[in-house]
Amino acid sequence: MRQSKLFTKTKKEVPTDEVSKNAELLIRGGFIHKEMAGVYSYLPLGLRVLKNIEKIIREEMNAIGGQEITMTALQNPELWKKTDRWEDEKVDIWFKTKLKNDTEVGLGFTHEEPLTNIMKSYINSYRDLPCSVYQFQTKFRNEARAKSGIMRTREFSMKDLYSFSKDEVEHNEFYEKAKGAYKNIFQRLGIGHLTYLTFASGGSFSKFSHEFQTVTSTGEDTIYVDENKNIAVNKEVLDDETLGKLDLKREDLVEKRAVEVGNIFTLGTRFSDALDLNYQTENGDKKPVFMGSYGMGPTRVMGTIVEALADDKGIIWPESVAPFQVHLLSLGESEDVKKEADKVYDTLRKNNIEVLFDDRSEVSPGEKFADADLLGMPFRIVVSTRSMKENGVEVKKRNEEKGKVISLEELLNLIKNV
RNA sequence: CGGGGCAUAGUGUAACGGUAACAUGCAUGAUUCGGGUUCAUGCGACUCUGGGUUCAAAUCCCAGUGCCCCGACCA
Repeated sequence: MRQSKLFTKTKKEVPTDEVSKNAELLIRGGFIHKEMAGVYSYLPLGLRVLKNIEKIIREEMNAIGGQEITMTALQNPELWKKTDRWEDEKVDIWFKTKLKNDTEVGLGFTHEEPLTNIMKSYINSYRDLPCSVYQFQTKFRNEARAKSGIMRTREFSMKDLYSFSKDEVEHNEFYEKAKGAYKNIFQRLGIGHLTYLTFASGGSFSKFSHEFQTVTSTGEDTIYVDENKNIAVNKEVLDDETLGKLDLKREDLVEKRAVEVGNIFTLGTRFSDALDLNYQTENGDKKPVFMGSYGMGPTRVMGTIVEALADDKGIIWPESVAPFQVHLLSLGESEDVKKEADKVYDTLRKNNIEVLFDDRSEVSPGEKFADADLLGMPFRIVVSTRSMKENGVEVKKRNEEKGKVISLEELLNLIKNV
């Protein structure tokens, strides 16, 4: 992609109506556009990041047998009345609207009800179990207070997977697999070292759930981390009984601020009972399906990565999610340099390396460097009279201070081997 | 949902109750080319909305709306 053609532009000034680091950097870099409080559009660079995050999540969900579908945002109240989650007194974050004929519909904030209902058409026998189904979908939550840029919004993308098992034993097997998949995901997203499996409240479903909490100073949650055991406990369930059960000692715990980037729940038969999702056992008995739910928001993950990894110059994208692997800068107006930069651009693309090419003329080197730091691609490559004198291109990683000049072949090897 | 703050060119900020300014951005022309280079000229605002006070309101008062922050909530 030639930066001269990219319709978004970077901004020097920080938006006054955003304080959070993720919103500031993502807006200044032109990754997102704010429509209103808690509602953001994703522009070309931002969408690329989001797609990369989704891809990783999708691969890991598929790896544990998840089957992808897409459900509707519009929700039929009848289903939600059966589980007692329609009334505003029970769920205060509904967005509700009406059809022309005055029938009420809701905008989904989660999808246990519709999916459980769908599965009634397909799960009849123990032979149909276990199975798991997921989607990426826009969720709507009428939050009393949206905050922290894209971390807590009213409209956001979420991957939600639901598991269906014969009983708790079978469920627990899948639950452990899902836990492993989540760990893989955060590892691949470049925030694994900051993300802790965290014991948290199970809400109305069960005693505990597991959250994945990424440590950042701006996090909403307070967690207590046992750094040796690599697990944490959410403040909301921190008491002696819990610690005893988890075999943790208070003096081993360190308090940290963190962002909840994933949450996995044992639902049990709460939804299958209410909506009549049953199956027949080998000997013909009828039993409710045992369920679990597994959420993760790509948009929130994106914000978390920015919050956790950025420095004072801008964003630092991990290679796995960066909109482009390489930011190629052409410095100066010399025709030789321009020609050489074009050649490097073509070579990189021929080798299937995604590259943002800052081919803008009449933009000073300083401005290009500043933009490269702000936009945060993993590799910055400079073509200039200086680099040409040394018969190569200058390469610098975003998190390194100094670059070095290497040949084009060396560069290709370097990038391909990451 | 409780509390606090803010609202002025695209963006960031100024302006005693008296013709709305500066920076940035954008346009044009020079200049420069390894860390947001320098200069000239120009474009760009019913000062959030509605009321009120006043000869006169961006400025004072009231109401509304929007945005940010703290807290509560967070299936």
